[in-house]
Amino acid sequence: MPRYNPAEIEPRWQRYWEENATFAQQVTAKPEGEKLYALDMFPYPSGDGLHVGHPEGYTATDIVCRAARMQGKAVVHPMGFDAFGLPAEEHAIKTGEHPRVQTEQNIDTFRRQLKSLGFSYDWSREIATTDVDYFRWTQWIFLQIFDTWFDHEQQRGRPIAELVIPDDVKELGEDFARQWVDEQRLAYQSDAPVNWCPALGTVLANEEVIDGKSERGGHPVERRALRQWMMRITAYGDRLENDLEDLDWSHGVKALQRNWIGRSTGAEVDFKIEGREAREAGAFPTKPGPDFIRVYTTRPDTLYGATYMVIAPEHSLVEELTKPENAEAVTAYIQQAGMKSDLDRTELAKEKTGVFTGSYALNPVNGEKVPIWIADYVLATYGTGAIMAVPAHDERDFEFAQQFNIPIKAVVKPADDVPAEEAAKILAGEQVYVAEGVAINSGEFDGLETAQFKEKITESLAARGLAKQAVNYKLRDWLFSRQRFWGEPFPILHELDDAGDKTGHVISVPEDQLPVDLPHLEDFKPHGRAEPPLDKAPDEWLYQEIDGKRYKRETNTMPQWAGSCWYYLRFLDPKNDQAPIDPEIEKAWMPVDLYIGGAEHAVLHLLYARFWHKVLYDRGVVSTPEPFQKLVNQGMILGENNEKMSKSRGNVVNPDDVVSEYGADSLRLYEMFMGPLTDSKPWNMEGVNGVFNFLGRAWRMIVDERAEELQLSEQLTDAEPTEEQLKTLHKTIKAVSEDITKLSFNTAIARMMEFVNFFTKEKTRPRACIEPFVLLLSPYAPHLCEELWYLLGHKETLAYEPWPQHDESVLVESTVEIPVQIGGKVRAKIKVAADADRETIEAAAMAEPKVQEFIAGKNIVKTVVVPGRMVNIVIKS
RNA sequence: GCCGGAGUGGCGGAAUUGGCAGACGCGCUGGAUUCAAAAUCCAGUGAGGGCAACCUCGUGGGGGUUCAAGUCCCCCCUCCGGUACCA
Repeated sequence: MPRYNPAEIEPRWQRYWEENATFAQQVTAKPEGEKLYALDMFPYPSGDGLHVGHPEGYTATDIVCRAARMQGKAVVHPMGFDAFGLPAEEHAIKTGEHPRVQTEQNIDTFRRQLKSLGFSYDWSREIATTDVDYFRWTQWIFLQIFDTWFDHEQQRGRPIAELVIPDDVKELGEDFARQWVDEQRLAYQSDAPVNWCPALGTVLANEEVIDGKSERGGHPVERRALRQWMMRITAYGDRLENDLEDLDWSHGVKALQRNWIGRSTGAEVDFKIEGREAREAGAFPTKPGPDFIRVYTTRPDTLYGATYMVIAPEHSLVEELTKPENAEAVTAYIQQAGMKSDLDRTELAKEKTGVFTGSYALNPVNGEKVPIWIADYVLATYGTGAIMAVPAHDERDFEFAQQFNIPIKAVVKPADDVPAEEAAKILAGEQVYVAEGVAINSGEFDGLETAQFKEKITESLAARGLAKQAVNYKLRDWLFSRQRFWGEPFPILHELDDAGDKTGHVISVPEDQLPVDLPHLEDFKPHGRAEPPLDKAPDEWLYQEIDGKRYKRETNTMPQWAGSCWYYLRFLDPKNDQAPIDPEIEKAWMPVDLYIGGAEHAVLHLLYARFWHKVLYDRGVVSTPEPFQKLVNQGMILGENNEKMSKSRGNVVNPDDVVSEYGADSLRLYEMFMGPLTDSKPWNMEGVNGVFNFLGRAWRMIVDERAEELQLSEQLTDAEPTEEQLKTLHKTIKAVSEDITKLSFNTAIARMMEFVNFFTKEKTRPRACIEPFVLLLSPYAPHLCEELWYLLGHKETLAYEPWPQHDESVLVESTVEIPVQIGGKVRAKIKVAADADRETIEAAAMAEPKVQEFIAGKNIVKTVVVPGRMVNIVIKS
């Protein structure tokens, strides 16, 4: 009984594809035919194995790729592994086994699972970010970034060699100049706080800290400043934002990125501290100097309403501005603020807190004295770390002013559509008004619109050297180092003095000495010092002597993001040992034409990868300004109960189980049939059974299931198709082909089900209809279709058979049935020639007895006829 | 709070971008086949009313535009995702 048996068919075809290297793609500088680079976000190979969420996006790209090959395109469709990560390191700490061991086991599992689903990956391109041959080039790219500074005038990154050191810097000596240069690099060092856990003797990642305690063991965690590597992604803020425009990405993801970059325009304004030296008119200085506090504001038009100032607790002027009589309160406040985590400072802070310094500043527009406060609602890391507070027109300032009884002065007249009662409250300083409007109480500027006022006031202050236009970003520089073992080592050496201490000079490891591999460690247990684990490395690894100078290797490692920032390039040329990618190949194959993955990477991964890409673009390594032309985020697959799948909920579906029960084709087909790719949707095992039945029906449409031996159904003939059969075929070809370009796989499958429903009922099934159908279905259910194709007498894989073309002329209907509405309700249907004109259709409608019945005794107001569509008779009773 | 996405039968979802709401699948009901079951095949299946032909209502709620609204406009509600004192 030759039933549809995926367990037998699928492994056989998987072997065939592997043995014949069916999907290996020659990637050369001159692709044959149009190129298609379709990329999946490569997975982190966790110990849990593949999740049913993975194959959703993977099947989508696979369908696109399989169809594209049949359409004659040159297709690159690779897969690899983002394999550095915390779990493997934790396992290593526990067991003493090298994290590489477990990582490779996990990769083996993932690879096996992926292969069992029949994806048409070119496995000869497989890479893992943990491969030494791979991270050699991750290190190389780091060195490019390290060797780049950002020229703000030209808005691009340039080699350090082209950086001109200003004379005033040069005068300060070689050491200082060198330090200055280092400060300009896109990869630079800085002190940044980390989560140090003394009990565990290690630094923890943010996600390992819960409520100020370590996730493991619940030990206290302190924030401690540590020397770190940073990447100057903020320099590329404008380009990262502007270049989104031309990308074929969803509106939502673009908005997410814009929001994350958070560009705002406004002004920097200097407020003189009371009793200090005034400034002579001139250019706005780069630094405010000791006599001024610099603030950033997006609303310089509200300057007349600034009734106090706030500096962040970490602001450099805190000590200086604090009067002796306020010192005690200030010290207490700062200590308290320092103990709060970032979270406490935001989420919990319903009530505003702050403390007066005792000092005043002078409002530059009117010379009024404004008190200077310290409050933690002002962030040290944004803008200048200080603000002018305008309580009448800013919600936070309003809350604070109410709390501390600070005057609230309205300087923007509420718009006309604000109710009079509210407007009165606003003018009286009893309610906050943040919208734009017309200036009041602003001296000579009264009556100006917000936008105009902003410009005027900035100009006016700029003329006195007290302000300039300024741009700010929410985006922060990227904290690029991790205190971990299982990551890429930095190709950086620190110069040591005679005493063995770091001099502060760093040099890059010469290119020909890459890669810097990870050292051998006896075990992976924390060493208890607040230094990275690599500090445990043997001296041979740790120390180097070059030209008589001793150096110590950088012992931080790179974050997991690093490897995924450029893997899409390496896939095109994975074995190249001269360069990360051959420039000719890069030119021919980039950008990625279709990139599919989870929405969880909509911000960070995509922003980081775009940033690296832009640096590589500036440095001439790549030829396109953007890496991913089209991006699609698949929706989440939920459990049967409509909740997120998770171990704790016990609703996780394992793809292996689905494959063994129904086969890979059914899993693929089901995931595509569930609903639109981008939607979240719940899993339903009955649904898998449904598509499995469909595949069985397709099988029986072609194969005689009742015969003893495997043979084609007797209903399958070489007869000429009937007109109706041809129509069904071409309708299906058209719909399925169009749906693939729209990534609307669920509807394509529905059309193919209709095809099978139709032909199952046909007594004869012409080969001329059935064979194209097998090709149409093959991207979705490749194993079944290869088998059917073979049974139909073809000896070669169908992977490169020409894609069926539909014939529009077959689809033209001679007559159409259209509805006749009376008063907007369908009352009858008429058959008319497809190309009938209005008059003919109207006459036909009027002649219909049903219509007559309905319009009897009524006035016809008008008749709307849409040829080929419908008739609507509007009546009045 | 803000930003993004979504609300259509018992369920997952279709609907040519303003033109017959509910394609396709699941589930359910009935029938054929069978000693029986599984599998398979056929038919029905938005709700309410009617013996029927048919009628009325119906796309989260309320208003509006239109000959015609799931689709466009205004207001509101709910759910999901992201984000959170960014001056």
